[in-house]
Amino acid sequence: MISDRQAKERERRKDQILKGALTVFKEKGLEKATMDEIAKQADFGKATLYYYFSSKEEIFIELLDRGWKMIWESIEPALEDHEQPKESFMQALHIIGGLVTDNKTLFEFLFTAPQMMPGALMEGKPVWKNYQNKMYGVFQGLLEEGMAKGEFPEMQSDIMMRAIGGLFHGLFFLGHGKKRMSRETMEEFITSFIGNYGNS
Amino acid sequence: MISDRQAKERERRKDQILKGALTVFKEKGLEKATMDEIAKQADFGKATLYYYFSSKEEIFIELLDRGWKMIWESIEPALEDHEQPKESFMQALHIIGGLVTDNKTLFEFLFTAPQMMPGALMEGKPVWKNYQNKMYGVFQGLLEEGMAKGEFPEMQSDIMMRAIGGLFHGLFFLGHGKKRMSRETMEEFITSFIGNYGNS
DNA sequence: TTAAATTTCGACCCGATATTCGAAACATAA
DNA sequence: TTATGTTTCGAATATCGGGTCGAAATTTAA
Repeated sequence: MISDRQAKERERRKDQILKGALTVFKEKGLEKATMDEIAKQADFGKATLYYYFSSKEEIFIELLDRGWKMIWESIEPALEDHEQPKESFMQALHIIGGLVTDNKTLFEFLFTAPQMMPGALMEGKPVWKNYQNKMYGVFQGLLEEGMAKGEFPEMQSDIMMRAIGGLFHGLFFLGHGKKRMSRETMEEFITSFIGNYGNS
Repeated sequence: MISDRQAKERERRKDQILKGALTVFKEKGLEKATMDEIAKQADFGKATLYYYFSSKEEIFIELLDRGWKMIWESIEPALEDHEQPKESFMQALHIIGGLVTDNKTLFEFLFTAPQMMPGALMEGKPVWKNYQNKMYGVFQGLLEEGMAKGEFPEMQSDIMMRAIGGLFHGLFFLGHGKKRMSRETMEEFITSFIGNYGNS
């Protein structure tokens, strides 16, 4: 029998473990991260981690699931209005940019985690992948609708998606990270890029 | 006593091992790649790998060192002429784009390897990092000289570097890799981006 | 207070895999 | 041919680290 109070406490401990795991994963990657180190970081014994999670991979996956769910839920409202695709597009990017600057460690993890993942972890259509696909799908859809409405210049939407994804990633994560990227600067870059492509 | 003929033969075998290692590293990542598998791929016994290299990490590092050295030496000639920064810049990008399309596996490895590297491997200022830094430095220098000469619009060169790096990476490596990125398309994107930024 | 349920933990187990060893195969040169 | 150096390899070793266990600590509820 688990009381309401206990359930909340459990959640808090899971969070604590997840937070410790994030630190270690980000620093060492999935393979080099040891359960002992995660346990130390989270201030629990190793066996306790196994009381809350069934494996190292599960911790990793849960981190991704929660992260992408959070991203999706943050931008979803901005995506509902299909009347002004360009506006929705920019607004969503703006929101993500905000999340990223507030939460650099988490997002660096979310965006680079796929590279540390062996194929096995992708079995069973993981939750986070659904959110990611939904997000990319909507962005590309907005790009296409925007073109149809003349809000964007004509372009190959899939290639443009790659370009924008890379651009976004570069702005926020490349370089020595000394300087912070302001929302304004980001918006300026993307707008300029999208707005002017094809006009030259 | 090592004859000239023998030295060359040795090099050839190292290449053979490196080539096998690249295949495995690219598929499995640094940690999941096993020496047994690399040995099988390179068609040598496992112990032989240790005759030519002292550890798995050394193989990994050597791959990076040679790769970045190759990139640097390919673009260096194009970078010598400081009279036309924009021209040099575009030419260098063009060269790298060519290398990438001809050698996708290697470059995907070179550009994503940092993500699979535990911090320990970065000790001792590795050779490849020097080449990488030199390259980024020169690119940024060209951007700045180009601005001074009025060949580029005014911009923050470091941020622009990040943007172009990300854009480049996105164009070539993001997405499901179904479609190939042609040199023409890449050049069109970058030119358009650089050419139009700031004009809006 | 006390018994049951929940939570915590260090020590252990065990498979995977990097690295070493020593002997065999091969090449070279006298 | 034979002695010396070079290259190859499979078997043996050593280490590391994920996951388990059972006992102890703590909390809950009567």
